[in-house]
Amino acid sequence: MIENLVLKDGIPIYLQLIMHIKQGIVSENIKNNDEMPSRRMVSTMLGVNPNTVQKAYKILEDEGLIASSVGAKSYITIDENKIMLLKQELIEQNIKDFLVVFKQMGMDKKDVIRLIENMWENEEGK
Amino acid sequence: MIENLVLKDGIPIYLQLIMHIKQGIVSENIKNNDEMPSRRMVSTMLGVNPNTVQKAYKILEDEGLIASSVGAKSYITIDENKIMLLKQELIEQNIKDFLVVFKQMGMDKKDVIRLIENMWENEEGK
Amino acid sequence: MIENLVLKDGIPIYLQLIMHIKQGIVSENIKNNDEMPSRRMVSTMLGVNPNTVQKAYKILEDEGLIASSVGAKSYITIDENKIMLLKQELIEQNIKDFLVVFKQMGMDKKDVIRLIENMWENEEGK
Amino acid sequence: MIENLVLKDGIPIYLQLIMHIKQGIVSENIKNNDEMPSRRMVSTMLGVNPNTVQKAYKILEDEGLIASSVGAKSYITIDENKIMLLKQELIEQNIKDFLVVFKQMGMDKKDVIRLIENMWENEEGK
DNA sequence: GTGGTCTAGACCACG
DNA sequence: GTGGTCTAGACCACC
Repeated sequence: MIENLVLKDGIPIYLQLIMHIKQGIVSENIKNNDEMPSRRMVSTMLGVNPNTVQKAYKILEDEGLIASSVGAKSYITIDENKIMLLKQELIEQNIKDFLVVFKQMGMDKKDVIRLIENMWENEEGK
Repeated sequence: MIENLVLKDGIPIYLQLIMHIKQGIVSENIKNNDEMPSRRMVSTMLGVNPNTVQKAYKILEDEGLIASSVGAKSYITIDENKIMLLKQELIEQNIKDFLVVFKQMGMDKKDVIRLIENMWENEEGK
Repeated sequence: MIENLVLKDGIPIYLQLIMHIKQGIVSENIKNNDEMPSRRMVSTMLGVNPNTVQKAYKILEDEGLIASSVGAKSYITIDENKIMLLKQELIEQNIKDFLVVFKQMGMDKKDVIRLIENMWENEEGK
Repeated sequence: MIENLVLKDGIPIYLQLIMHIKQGIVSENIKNNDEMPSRRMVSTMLGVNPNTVQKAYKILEDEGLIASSVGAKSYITIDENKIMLLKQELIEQNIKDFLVVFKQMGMDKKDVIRLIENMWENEEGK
């Protein structure tokens, strides 16, 4: 789940981590009571400081999406209803952002859809 | 041109400004030798500090997209060839970024296209 | 009097102008009721904006060192007592600054005096 | 080393800091591989913003006089040869600047030397 | 704790 | 009015 994350410059790392995990949650690849990867594992996989991972986990915890107890693993503790709401919210926001960008670039609906068709396939092999 | 920009949290303002202006340039709504709005005007329109706008303009100037001289206005300085290159670059990067997000959320191509079809119309009236 | 001024970077021009004029006043090369060079002349001689010269003159005026009336020349209007005070103040401050710098560089009195002896002669020809 | 610095008005703080540190380096009170005080420490000692100190340190780093790495201390990185060159440069520039001022104030060599003799002793007790 | 960056506000020099 | 710079305060990532 974390292995797909490619960090971008300019956006705080802990925010990218939070967004990525939320996106994973709504994908239903991660289910309630699933175990979260350990902070240490994430930090070495991404090559970032453990503090930074801790910060992201802490925020997710404060939002009630994960639960952890000292010395123990973290688990996803969200119910199905909350997941649906989160999913709706994330999808809507991302699609909206997407449209804003391409409209600002002066493209119409047909152009955009054709681009998606093309590039979706091209990325398929990866 | 700047009036369409709605700032988001989490991403540095100056980066959002740079992206927005570049997107406007490739839309061909902004042409070579067009006058740029002054730093102060943009800063009051967006409710940010003039310095933040200055930083964005400075980077665009370093990239050769605009030209400034003290006491005078700033101008767009980009020819058609560079615009095409920039457009290609922006489209590719944005499509790629969004596809990563949508895939991470567990959506397939059909879902995304259907959502775009729907939301494109809904936003139309605005 | 203005012709000796060489502007340095990093210090506001109008401040350098003020200091230079004050130094000229205490040198007794400029006496009470002497005519000040016009703002325009100074601005062209130094290659700076007339506004900048105006700013310096305005401050000197506020301090009571020069007097000007619209459309007319400016004159030095300071009495001998004030000049003596100003002279004392400027000399003391400059010597102190000088000593601070060279002490911080770890030099002793003999070194400094020898340096002055040498460089004073070298500059003589200019 | 920083504790001797008394800030003056009119000259940018970061420039005063740079000059002061360079003067300390040539005095040989500061040696190669010496630890620099942290930005925060200097900023509280001088009562200025950490950012201003950061700017000075950044410039010194660009000039190759100090080396920094995030999360760790900063160190002086200058060899004896470079120190001698720097010393020569600083002395020459400072003497020249001060001589210009003293001459502009109408003082001759004897005046200046006598003043230095007097004031050097007076400051001695401090 | 460390160094580095982003945003904010005031000021400077110029047309 | 214009563009550019200096100082300030808060935040990020790292040790």
